[in-house]
Amino acid sequence: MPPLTRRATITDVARAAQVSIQTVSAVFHNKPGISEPTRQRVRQIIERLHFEPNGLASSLRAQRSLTIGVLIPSITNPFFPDFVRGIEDAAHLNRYSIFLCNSDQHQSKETEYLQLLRRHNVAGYIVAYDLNNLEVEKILVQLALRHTPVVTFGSRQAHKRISVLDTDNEEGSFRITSHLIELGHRRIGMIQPPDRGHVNLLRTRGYLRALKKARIATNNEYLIPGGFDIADGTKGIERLMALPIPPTAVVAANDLVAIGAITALKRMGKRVPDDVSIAGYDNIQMSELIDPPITTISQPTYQMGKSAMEAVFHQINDPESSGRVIHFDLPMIVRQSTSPPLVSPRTKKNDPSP
Amino acid sequence: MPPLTRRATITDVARAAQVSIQTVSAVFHNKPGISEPTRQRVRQIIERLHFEPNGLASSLRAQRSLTIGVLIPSITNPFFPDFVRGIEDAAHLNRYSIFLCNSDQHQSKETEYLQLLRRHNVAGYIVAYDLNNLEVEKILVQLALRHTPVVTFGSRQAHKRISVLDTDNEEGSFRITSHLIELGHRRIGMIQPPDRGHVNLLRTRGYLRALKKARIATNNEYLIPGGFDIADGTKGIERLMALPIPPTAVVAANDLVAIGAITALKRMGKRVPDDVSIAGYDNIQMSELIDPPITTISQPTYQMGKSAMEAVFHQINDPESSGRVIHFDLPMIVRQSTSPPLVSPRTKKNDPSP
DNA sequence: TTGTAGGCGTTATCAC
DNA sequence: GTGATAACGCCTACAA
Repeated sequence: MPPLTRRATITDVARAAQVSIQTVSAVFHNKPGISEPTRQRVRQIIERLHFEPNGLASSLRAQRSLTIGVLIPSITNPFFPDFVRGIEDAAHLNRYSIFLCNSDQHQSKETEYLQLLRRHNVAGYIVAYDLNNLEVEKILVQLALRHTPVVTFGSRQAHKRISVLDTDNEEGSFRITSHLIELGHRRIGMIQPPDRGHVNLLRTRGYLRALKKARIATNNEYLIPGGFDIADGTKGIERLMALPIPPTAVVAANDLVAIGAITALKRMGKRVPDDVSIAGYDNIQMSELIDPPITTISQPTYQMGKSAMEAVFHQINDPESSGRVIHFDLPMIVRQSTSPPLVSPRTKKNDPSP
Repeated sequence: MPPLTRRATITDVARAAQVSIQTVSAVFHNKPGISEPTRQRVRQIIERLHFEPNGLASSLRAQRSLTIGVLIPSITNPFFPDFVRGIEDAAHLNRYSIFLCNSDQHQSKETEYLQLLRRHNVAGYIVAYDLNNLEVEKILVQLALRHTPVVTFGSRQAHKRISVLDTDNEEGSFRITSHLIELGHRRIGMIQPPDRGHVNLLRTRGYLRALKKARIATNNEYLIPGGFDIADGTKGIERLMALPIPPTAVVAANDLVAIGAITALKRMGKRVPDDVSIAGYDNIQMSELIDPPITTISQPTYQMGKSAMEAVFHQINDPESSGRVIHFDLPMIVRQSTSPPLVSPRTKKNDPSP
C-alpha cells in the first residue's frame, strides 16, 4: 500500500481495516455496538494513518461548525490581547476555534468581515464595535433573529436577543473625574472616546455628572473630541494646553490616550503630575510601567472575553434563550500620575437634591 | 413566501428565481454564458435573500479552505499582536481568514492545536515555537511532505519544504552585547531565552562571541536560564544581583524580561542605568515608554507576519515550490537605559586570529 | 454487530 | 444559455 499523499479519509481507514465506513465512525466516536476485536483493529489503523475526521464535512453535515467569529478594532490595541485570550481559552475548552478579524473600526471592513464570518458558518459572533454602525447592527440583528448567538461590546444593545458586555462606562468616568475633583482640581479637561460612539456618550455623561455634583461649571473648550490611540492623546493635550487657561487635570479616553498625552507633556517640558494630572482607562499593563504610572479604571479584560465566550456557548446550548446583559464592576486603580491633593479632600456632604 | 429562519441556500435562490442551481452559481461567480435578463433577475433574488455560498460546502467540494492556522505562544506577549496583525492583513487581502491559537509553549497544547487546525483543513500554517518540540516538528514535517505550506518562526528549519522566518538571533545578541562592552562594561550578565530552545542557543552563542572578541573571560554564573516573560526578568535579576560580584550590565531575552529586571532593580533601590544597565530585544512599543527606555534590538514584527503569510500564499499558488528562508535585518535601537560609556570606547583594533 | 441509502450545499462536467 | 448528474467526506437511520 503506497503512502497517501493526501490526508486519510474515513474511507481509507475503512478499506484498510476491511470494515464499513460507519464502523470506523462508530469506533472513532466511541459509540457502543462494535465488537472489541474490530474496535481494536480499527483503532490501530486510525493511528497508523493519522486519521481525523474532516471538520468541513462534519460541520456541513451537522449544520454547525465548531468556530467562533471574533471581530475587534485591532489586536494591536493593548486592550484586546487579553480580551481575545479570554475568548480563545474558553473556546478551546469546548474544542472551538476562533477566527480573528481586525476592523480598524472601518465600517466597510466591519461589514465585510461579518459577511466573511457568515460564509464560514461560524457558530457564534463576538463583536466589539463602538461607532454606531447601523450597517453592522442590521447584520447582527439578522443573525440574532435566526438565533445565532451574538455578543457585542462597546455599543448599545441592538436587539433583545443580542448579549452585551456592560461595563458601566458612565460610572467609571464619573468615578475617575470625581477622583480628580477630590484631589482639588477644578479645571478638568477630557479627551473623549471616538465621536458619535456609544462609549463617548456614556463617558461624557459621567464626566459631566461629576462636575455638576461638585458644582463646577462646564467649559466646552475642555471637551476635546478624540479616539482610542496614542495620537489622539498627543493631539488632544496639545489643543488643551494651547487654551488661554489650560486645565490642570485631564480625563483621557483610555490608557493609550493618556500615554500619548503624558509623552507630549514631557516634550513640552511640563511635569506630570505636578503641572498636569492625567487619568486613563482600562488599566493595560503598560499603564503601571510608564513614568509616571497612570491612575486608571481597571477593566477585567480577560474575564470579559471569557464571559463573552461563555454567553455564546450558553446560547448555543439553548438557542431559545435571549440575549443577556453581562455586567462587570470596574475597580479604580490609583497610581502616581495624579498629583497628591491640591487641597484636602472635602468631607462628603449630603447631596442637596438638584 | 414565508421568511426563512435559516440562511438562504443556493437552492432557495434557484427556486425563487425559477432557474437551476448552477445558473445561480454562474451568476454569483460572474461566469459567462448567462443571458442578461436572467442574470439581472437572479442577482436581485440573491440580494433580497442575502445569499452567500456556504463556505463549508465550497471548501469541501474544492478540497481547499480559505483559512490559515496561526499558532503562537500567546497573543498577550506584546511581540505577537503586531505579528498577527501583519499575518491577518495579508490574509485578508486574499479573502483568507485566520484561526488564532495560543499554545503557551506547552507541548501538549501545541500538538493539540495542530490537530485541530488539521481538522479544519486549513490551507496553510504559521507556527511560532521555540522549544525544540519534536512532536510538533514531526507533525509539521508530515504536512510539508504533503505540500501543505508551513512557515515557522523561532526554530530551526525542520525540513527543506518548510519556510522559516530568520532574524539572525546570533548577530542581534552579538551586537547588543558588543554595545554594552563598548560602553565600558566588563561584567555582563545574560538572562537567557527558554531552555533548550533554538533561540537560546543562538543568542547565547552571540553573547559569548562578543565577550570572546573583547577578550572578556566567560563567567558561567552570569548565564541565567530564563524565558520570555516579565517574571523571568525579576527572578533572573534577583539571582544576578545576589552574586558576590554582580554584573554591571545585563542582556535580557526580550523587552518584557528587561522590564521585569528594571522593575525589580528599582524595588531594590538600584538606579537604572547608573547602577546596572539593562538591554532588551524586540523593541516592543512599551520599551520606549517605560522609565528608563530600553536599549533594544528592533524586529520588524508586522512585516515578519506579512511576509510569513505571503510565503504561505506563494506556496499555495505553487505547491511544488520549496520552503524558503526569509531573512530580516535587525536594527539596533539605542535609548537611554544603558548608561553613558564608563570608559571611552576603544578604537577598534584588527582582530588577531584566534 | 455490520452494511446500505440518502443528504448536508456547492461546483465541475457534460448533455440538451 | 440552461439543466441534470456526480462527487467532496461525513453521519444518521434503517435494514440485514
